[in-house]
Amino acid sequence: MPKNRQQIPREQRTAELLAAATELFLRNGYAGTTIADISAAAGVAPANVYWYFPSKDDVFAAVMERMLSREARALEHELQGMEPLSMLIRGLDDMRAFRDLHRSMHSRMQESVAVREAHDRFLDWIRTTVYRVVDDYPGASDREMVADIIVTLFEGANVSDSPLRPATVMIPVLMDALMGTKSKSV
Amino acid sequence: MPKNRQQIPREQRTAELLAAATELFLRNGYAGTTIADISAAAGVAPANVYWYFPSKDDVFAAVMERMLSREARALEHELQGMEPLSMLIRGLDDMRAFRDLHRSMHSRMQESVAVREAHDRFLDWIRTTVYRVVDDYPGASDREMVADIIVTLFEGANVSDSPLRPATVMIPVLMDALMGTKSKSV
DNA sequence: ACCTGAACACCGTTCAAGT
DNA sequence: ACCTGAACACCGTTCAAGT
Repeated sequence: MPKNRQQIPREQRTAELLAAATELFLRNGYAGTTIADISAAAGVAPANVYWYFPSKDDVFAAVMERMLSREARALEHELQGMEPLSMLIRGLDDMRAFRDLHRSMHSRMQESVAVREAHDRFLDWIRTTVYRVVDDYPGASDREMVADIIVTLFEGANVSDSPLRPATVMIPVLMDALMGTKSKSV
Repeated sequence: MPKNRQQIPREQRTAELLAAATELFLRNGYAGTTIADISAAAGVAPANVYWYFPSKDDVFAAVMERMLSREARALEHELQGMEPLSMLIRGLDDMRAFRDLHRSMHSRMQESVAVREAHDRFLDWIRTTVYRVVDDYPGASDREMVADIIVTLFEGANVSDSPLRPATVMIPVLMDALMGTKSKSV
């Protein structure tokens, strides 16, 4: 007969599951991580995961949201008072660490609203940061257009792993070209 | 006892399978299409698909390659003598019809070389077409950089379905900004 | 060489039954 | 409320056996 009734508060168990899931997703990718893997790493039976999350996609979405908020918080603390462009570049650069999971979000967000919401949260963060950058330039023109372009470029750079320049290289070039200031060194 | 030995040449059966797979992938997506679906649509048993293709990913890759070459051929015929930018825009616009499958390529190309090759073929087509566009501008500067940016932007625009402008809107803006000619109407 | 039915492997998810 | 083992559902893939 199984050991049951482990007196662990709900939030702690959730946190354990998320921590285990984060590590596994990062190491083995979305498809390479099973619910059984996650539950085993957290010391529970597979079925028990469904007591805390409705589905694998929801675990995944929660993991991604957690990652983003941590990254955003870290950046705010670390780069206080730095110019917006540096912060943007730094954020995008850090996010390259989970490009693989970024790709998986795209394939899952069709079917899971949770994943879609997590993904949108990523784009919102980037868009907001881009706005700050744009407002920093003197001749700021079409804010929305520039933001769309940068966000889209980031998506493309992260998703494709053909021999293309990383977004962090292309974005400063683009900024200068679009905003018509600074170096103009295309 | 099953009907066997259907005297159909290998190429015809392959073509039937590909035609069936194309339609199903377009309608139901990669994950929504099973080998059983494809084989049924072609009138054979599921296992028989593996006589012609090593795996589902290889069927998928073949479908995508077929689509691209048809599209490219159609464009060459249809837009003969047109300016390169129109052709690029038109090609990218047509490709939006299978954005969903484009996304699936990204998630599968990690594990399947065939899918990766098919995907690279797409990017090659775009890159080549972008080169033509760049060479069309008088003050052509960094050809490679511009191509990278456009290709990446296309990837991003196709892959994300958040409320972003389509690549076909952003690209002309970018071209003008990067090449420093024409309207400059950012 | 081409085709089949049956079985295997894997995994997300459900559920009745425990504490 | 929380946890479990067992079973279900689905699907890509394999394989021995047909023609």
